[in-house]
Amino acid sequence: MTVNKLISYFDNYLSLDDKEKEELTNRVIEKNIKRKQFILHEGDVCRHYSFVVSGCFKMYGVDASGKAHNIQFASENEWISDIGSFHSEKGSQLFIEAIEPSIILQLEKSNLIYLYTQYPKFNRTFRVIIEDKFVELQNRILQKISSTAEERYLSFLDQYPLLSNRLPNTQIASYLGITPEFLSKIRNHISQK
Amino acid sequence: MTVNKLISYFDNYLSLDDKEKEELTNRVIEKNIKRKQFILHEGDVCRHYSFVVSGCFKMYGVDASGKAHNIQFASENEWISDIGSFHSEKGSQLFIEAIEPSIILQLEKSNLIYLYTQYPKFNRTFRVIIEDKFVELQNRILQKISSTAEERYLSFLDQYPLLSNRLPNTQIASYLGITPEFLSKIRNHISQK
DNA sequence: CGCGACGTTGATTTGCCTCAACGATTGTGG
DNA sequence: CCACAATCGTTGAGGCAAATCAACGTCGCG
Repeated sequence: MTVNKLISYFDNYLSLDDKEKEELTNRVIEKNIKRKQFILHEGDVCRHYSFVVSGCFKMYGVDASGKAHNIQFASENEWISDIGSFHSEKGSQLFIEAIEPSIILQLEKSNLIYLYTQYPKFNRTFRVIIEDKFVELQNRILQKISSTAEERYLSFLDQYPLLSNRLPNTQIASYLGITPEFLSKIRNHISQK
Repeated sequence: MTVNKLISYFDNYLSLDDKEKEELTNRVIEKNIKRKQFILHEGDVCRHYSFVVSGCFKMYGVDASGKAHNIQFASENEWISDIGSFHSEKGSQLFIEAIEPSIILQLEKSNLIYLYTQYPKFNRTFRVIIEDKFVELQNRILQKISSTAEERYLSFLDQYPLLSNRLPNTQIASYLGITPEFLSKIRNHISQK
């Protein structure tokens, strides 16, 4: 049962009791997602929190000139969602696309709200999860403001060694906010040491 | 009573009942902060959530070459804290400094946890508050990755018209991740239209 | 097999920074 | 409340980090 992976994920925060496990299990939907398949498309409302059981996703926006900019990746044991669209129920400006064949567990808004109101533990746990994500984003902003591209690349390798092995460099470049050509030059420069 | 400003702030989320108001009131401490005074200094652990009743603060990091980089501002009816340091209880890498003479209400960690565990409403409300902040940060990352400095400046003026009136341009430049000189050139360029 | 995504290199351009200088504004201590 | 100091905003010359554009070989996939 893939839902066990989600249940043991919660053990990192506050472990669930049997009743909570059952409620959670009944409220998520398992989906198989092919490579290059979208689970969120620009203009659509984001209606789910998606928990990645296996595989990998990217979330990105497309600018006026048609270029894609990766905002975040999500692989095993991570949630992905456009939280802004999810809450406002307005059309998203983002895409979420599978980079690899993936299995996810989706939680719909009405079910999430049910869990929030019936079981305070979910409320607390999701608060902590998003606080951690917030801190991560804040560090990224600080880095983007104050470091060079080479420093940011090295720090990405350091922080996400598993991701950097399985992602093509084009995707990493987009996440760092640089062109693939320039990343190639950075890599060349680094290897000369 | 300045705490009324905090209580009516909560009305934007979930209104507090009398018991909750009383508990909150008993657990915040009011402080007067002078211009240029720090409420968090690099190396110290961030021990409070601070709610700004009046005045304005900046939170910033200092890079290897000694330059400051503003991560966020907080004025009336906003919380400011280094959430990472607050939770990990490790020394912060950031400063929080008053830009104007200010009045704040501080909530200590033990008191916040008390409110979280005794009153689910605080849990839910702070979850929503941080979700909103998360969305804001995410948009900022996307902008920083995909827009020019001029676009980001115009968008800042649009999004925070009140802040942009009361802040010196040097502070805005630091927030946007550019030099004051270059911001001046951008402003000159904009006014020629 | 053929096509599209990927990684690399080189030449050129550009957005933004650095350093320096100056007047205007603001804050503060006496 | 004034006078001085500090911060602020602006302009210009020159430099650097990173983008753009173009070309080419490789690899994996249908």
